[in-house]
Amino acid sequence: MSKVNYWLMKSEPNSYSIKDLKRDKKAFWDGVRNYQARNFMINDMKIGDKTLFYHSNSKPSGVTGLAKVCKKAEPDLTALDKNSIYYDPKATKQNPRWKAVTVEFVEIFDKIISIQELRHEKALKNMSLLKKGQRLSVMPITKSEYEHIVKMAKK
DNA sequence: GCCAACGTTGGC
DNA sequence: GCCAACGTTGGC
Repeated sequence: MSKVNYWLMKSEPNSYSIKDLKRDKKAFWDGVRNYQARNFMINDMKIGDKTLFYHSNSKPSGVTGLAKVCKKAEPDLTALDKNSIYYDPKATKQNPRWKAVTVEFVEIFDKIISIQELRHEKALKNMSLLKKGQRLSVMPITKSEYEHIVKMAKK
């Protein structure tokens, strides 16, 4: 068993929230249309990897719970669907262009750890989430960042 | 709703 | 392969 990787995955709660994931138990992480984020999912995410669930464009934005990867990346067929908001005219059946992992609900925090609180933590000051201009919707984090945020949630 | 930052597209 | 124009993200 190789080492667990740690991630942060963003979602806008009005499109898919941690509560939706709790209800659904599992979710195919479709709709990612950024190559860097996609490549993390294809190349680096493995079953059992742990991820923070982050609400973006929210009040407040922040980490709201935990999930884990339960299925490796598979073609994201919403790219082929003309009626989907994720439709990509360059995607084909032979080359769907986009792939996504499936994540499984782990827990929902009692409180949201807001981005302001994250910014206040010295231990997190190198976190890529907090860097200026950072827009990736799927990004790697370190084990210690992950554990630090989990600890904040349990306080 | 604004807008800075960044990614993508496409003409050349 | 450059780069201007355009689109998107996401905090504020």
